[in-house]
Amino acid sequence: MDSPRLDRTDLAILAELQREGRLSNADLAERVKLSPSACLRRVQRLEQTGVLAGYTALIDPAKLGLGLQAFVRVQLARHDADVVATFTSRVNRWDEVVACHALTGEMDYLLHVVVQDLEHFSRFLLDHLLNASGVADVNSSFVLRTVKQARGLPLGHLG
Amino acid sequence: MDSPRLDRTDLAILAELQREGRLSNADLAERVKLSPSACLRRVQRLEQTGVLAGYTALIDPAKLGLGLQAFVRVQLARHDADVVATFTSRVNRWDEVVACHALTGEMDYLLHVVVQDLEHFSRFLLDHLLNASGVADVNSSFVLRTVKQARGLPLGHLG
DNA sequence: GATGAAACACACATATA
DNA sequence: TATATGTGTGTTTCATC
Repeated sequence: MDSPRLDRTDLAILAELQREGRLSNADLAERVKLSPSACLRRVQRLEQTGVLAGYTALIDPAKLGLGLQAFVRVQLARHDADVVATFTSRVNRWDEVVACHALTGEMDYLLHVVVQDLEHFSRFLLDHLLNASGVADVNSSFVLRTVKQARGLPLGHLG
Repeated sequence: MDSPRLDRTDLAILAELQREGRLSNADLAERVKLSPSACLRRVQRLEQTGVLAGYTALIDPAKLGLGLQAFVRVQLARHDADVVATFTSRVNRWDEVVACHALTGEMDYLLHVVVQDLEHFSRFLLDHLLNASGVADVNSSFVLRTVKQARGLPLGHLG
């Protein structure tokens, strides 16, 4: 699981799989100019070393009725280990929270929340977040428009 | 491309493909208790209607040397159509910005930025963001720890 | 269910460093 | 020497009709 050096071919493989996660090994090999077996070996190595952490389907939230997204800034009252542990474990249990980061600056945590509508968000806020112990302050901003949603990471600056 | 009704089986298909994007149709069919052909028909319909927008590989940023993430709040000086259009088109060109949302509240835009290190971030800030016309204020918070990163959307509350 | 195409697991010779 | 590649073979599994 230690860090392997990645050459341009590895980066090309990652870029292609990031763009099209269900590419067949044969097509992938052709695009990165490798034989299928050599290509498969590299992909398996990337998977084993954890560089390739998995694959996922991209789903349109609006088409599912998940029409409201919000970013919620959370401050904790204290930062004892147990307060933090309790909060983060709850965050991990709340399905509506698709991402949560601890940040520098005045906001302690930034939560990315995906819900159906304002009523659903209100329930999440009142029943879960504001009800959680140790939460000192909460500040919500709703997503008006998603200007950009890249498919994965910027690989252009590497190699 | 109009909105199709989704039953529990469709949601189960989406959940499985979100969890494991390269599931074979045979395995997927077994997990959602369908015949392979019926399952394939549903998946193709979900793809055609845009509910399934694509597939992607999940890559570990740290293992690639992308060790620093930041959330950058941006305020524009004005909100003329052309100022906004210029800004959003630039955001879409900057590879380091993996996501950008227009938000309610005091911050106009929230940018999720992924870079190699502080020096790379500094270059992004000075050369690109602060250099962009119409940007009135910028406020950066760095990611100390990613507490949660869900694989996709919360599907449990639907159906 | 049938069939044509992949994936996958080997072996081995070659090339590159 | 050690590592990665290309080719080739065969078997298994899959997508698709």
